[in-house]
Amino acid sequence: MSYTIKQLSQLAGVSGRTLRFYDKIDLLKPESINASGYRIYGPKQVDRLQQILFFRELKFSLKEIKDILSATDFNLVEALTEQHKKLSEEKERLDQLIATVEKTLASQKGETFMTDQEKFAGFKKKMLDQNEQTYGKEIREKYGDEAVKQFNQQFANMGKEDYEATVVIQKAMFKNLKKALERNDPASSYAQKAADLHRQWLSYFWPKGTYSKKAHAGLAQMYVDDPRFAKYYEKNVAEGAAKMLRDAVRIYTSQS
Amino acid sequence: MSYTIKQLSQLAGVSGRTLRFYDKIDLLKPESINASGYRIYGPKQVDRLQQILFFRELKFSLKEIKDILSATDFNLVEALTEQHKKLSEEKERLDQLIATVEKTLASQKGETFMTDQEKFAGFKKKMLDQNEQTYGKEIREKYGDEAVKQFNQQFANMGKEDYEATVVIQKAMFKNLKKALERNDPASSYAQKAADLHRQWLSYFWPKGTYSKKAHAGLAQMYVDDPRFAKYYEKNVAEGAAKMLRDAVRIYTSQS
DNA sequence: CCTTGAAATTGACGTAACGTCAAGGTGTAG
DNA sequence: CTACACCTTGACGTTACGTCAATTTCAAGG
Repeated sequence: MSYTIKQLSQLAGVSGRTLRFYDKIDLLKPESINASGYRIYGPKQVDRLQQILFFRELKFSLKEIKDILSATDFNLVEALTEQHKKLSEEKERLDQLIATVEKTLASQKGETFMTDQEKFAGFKKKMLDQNEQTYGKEIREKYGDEAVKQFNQQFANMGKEDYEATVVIQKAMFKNLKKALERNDPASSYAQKAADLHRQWLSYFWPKGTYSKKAHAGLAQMYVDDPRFAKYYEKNVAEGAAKMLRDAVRIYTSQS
Repeated sequence: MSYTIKQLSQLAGVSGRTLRFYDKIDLLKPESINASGYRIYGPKQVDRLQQILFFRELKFSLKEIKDILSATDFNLVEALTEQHKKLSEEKERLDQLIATVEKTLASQKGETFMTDQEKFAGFKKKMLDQNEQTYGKEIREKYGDEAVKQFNQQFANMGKEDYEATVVIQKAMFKNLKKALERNDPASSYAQKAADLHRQWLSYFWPKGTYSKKAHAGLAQMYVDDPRFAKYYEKNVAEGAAKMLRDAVRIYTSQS
């Protein structure tokens, strides 16, 4: 079987320009050139092209591919190992970048948020009311009025950075919760991770030392009972998110 | 404070060429140009450059950066969100590539391995002897001679692809084991993952249905007792690897 | 046989973000 | 006055092709 440039290009899913370019840089020469100057490719070229495309996928440069395919004693394993290292480093860097973007996003959102005094004040008030209403009594019983006062000040005094941290943590929690929902398993590692992140998240709103498993489980239960919270979770994660979190937290708080 | 091109370039850690380029494309114009035609940069330019470099780090193109910095109403949050998506996709792709490289490496190593008939034969024999010696009796007792025969044939008949799979699995296991060793915790998720991978790995060598927690734990114990195995693990992971695996497997096999 | 449209050719410029000379002017310290 | 470091504006090189442009060839239909 022999192919014209277009036939081969369609066969391999590359452009004709690419094949001409590969010809020019001596990466893939046609088998022959007919009387009219047309490039004619044979099965050997098809194979070689496949290999070229494979290595190209792995982000080898065309020059490197040429070396790999030409030198008969080229150590493929070594080249692959090196490429693996490169790719891993690139991945590391990407992970870093993504983290930075996320931080910047959280920061930006936080800034917008903190700048907008009215909204922020409103949000804070809502949170405080909610907390007071739901946990005021229990905390008051357990730790006295002083703790409640401290508790209420906790969020009011939360700085921008802390707020940003809560955004990041909550986001991570949502992610895990989503995966847990897909598996529909509150005992799964995702669900348990979500429960743990939820505990961390809470630590920003609850004064130090006030965390208890009972309170944690109670709060999760409230997420299910209170339609405002349930709705918030449904919107940010998926249907049944509040229930999943509650179940996950139940398991989480019942352990060790 | 005003700076010449070199001063600014050193301050910001970029080349002079870069600053001239940014001038040319109207990304960063100097504050003024002195009588001799020198570019003079002021504090505003320093700030702007910082911002440019920040976004450049996040892999925005210079054109995009220009838009971000010029349009006053540019929605930064949106841009960041989009960038986050892009980066995540790139990461996904990279993960894929890395997996492919790893597979290719395993395959390549496997090929080298399978091609080298002598070594392969030697390895098989060693494995078979080892297995026969260590588990022959137990398996024979439990499943009879037929199982032993099957067991011995299992590895002998293992194809190239299966072999490659074992390489990949073992590598993943080593990785987790290493992390577990760093944390020195056989109950950690890394250690447990390693134990699970070890079970998977075993499935390639043990005939179907012969897996038992007891046998698994026993094998792990042998890794510690038999200096050849212990050494193998030390070489491929780190000191104490065999013991860590044994402890991890103990916990793994004692659960549920 | 002629026409026509698809497919082939080479050539040349464009892309992104600079690196790297080259040729020549400027500033300043000794 | 003379080095010598620093400044300027070109202009070409890099990577892996995309995208015209001008021209020639092939295969099918009228």
